[in-house]
Amino acid sequence: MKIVFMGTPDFAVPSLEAILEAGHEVCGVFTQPDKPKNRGMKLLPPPVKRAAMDHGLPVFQPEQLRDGSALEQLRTLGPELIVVAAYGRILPEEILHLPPKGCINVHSSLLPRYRGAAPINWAVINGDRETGVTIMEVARELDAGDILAQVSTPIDPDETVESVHDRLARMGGKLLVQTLEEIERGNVRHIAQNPAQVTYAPMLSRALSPIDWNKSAVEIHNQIRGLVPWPATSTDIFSREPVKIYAAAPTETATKQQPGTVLSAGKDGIDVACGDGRVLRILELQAPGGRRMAAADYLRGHPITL
RNA sequence: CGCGGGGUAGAGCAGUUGGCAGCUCGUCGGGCUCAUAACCCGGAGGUCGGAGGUUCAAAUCCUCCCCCCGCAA
Repeated sequence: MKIVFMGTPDFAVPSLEAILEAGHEVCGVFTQPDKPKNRGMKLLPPPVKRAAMDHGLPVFQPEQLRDGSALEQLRTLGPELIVVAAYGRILPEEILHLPPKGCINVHSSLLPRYRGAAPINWAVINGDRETGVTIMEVARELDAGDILAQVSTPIDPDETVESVHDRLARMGGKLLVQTLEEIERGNVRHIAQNPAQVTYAPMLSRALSPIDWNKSAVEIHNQIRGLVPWPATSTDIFSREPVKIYAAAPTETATKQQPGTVLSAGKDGIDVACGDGRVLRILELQAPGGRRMAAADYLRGHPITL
């Protein structure tokens, strides 16, 4: 099938490569413009652009989708179908109607749960035991189109959003290819999203970082593993400046100490009392200006007096 | 030139009124102990990120470069 692919971050790359591997003709790749990022504000091409160029595909990076020129480029490319995967732009209606076989999207949640920008993170933060990927039609309303295919995966209570992300990205590519086959055969089923089950996964921000030690050990652990590596979770109970927490583990230990009290600090980690009377063990953290390190390493230069 | 923090022993950090290179952990040797990740004694381990400059004297002051981290999502 002749396809235009639209995507931007790492999550979209396996989908693009799966399409290519399945033998489809990708006649153009749309991705966000290179943006000044990182230290020094160096211009950085998005991951999908790098992947597209590695495969020698024509790349388009319009600043605007609604000024007509993007539509003109798409007409020239003449795709049968547009595949969107975390492109980061809302497609105008005229583009949605351009390809004869429509526009489909790879979304990293079990829709209708977690519509929006950060579905994987929120599934982990909320302690969900399951998530998945959905292939759906692109509709006018964000992430609201009919579901074409869906597959789920368990979330291990200890794994981080990074590992779930990578797994879902791979699964998304696979499911996408299967769905493309069904579309070609014309036997794809459309299932409308149940409005009663809709939830949203808003964009992450640094405001989510500070730990409220009055929460339970498991809740805090979910926050930590759901927000790595950005914006990460932080606390100021160890020093004046907040440190970022990158890894922790809830323990079976019970305590009557005030939430936020450091109970012990040694080579196995830093034990902190939580709101439910359980203890969370901090395993990996980062002081301001420093790099991520194991708790034991941190303690050598930042001793904690109990 | 986007803003800021940092680079000192294997690890993590102190140390800038310029004046012998420090701490904790680790490591090696010895001791104590029924025993130990505990404790005691001793030792090894550094081109202080790199290059230049100022100075009698630079980790410390000046210039340039390299690398790491945070902000900016």
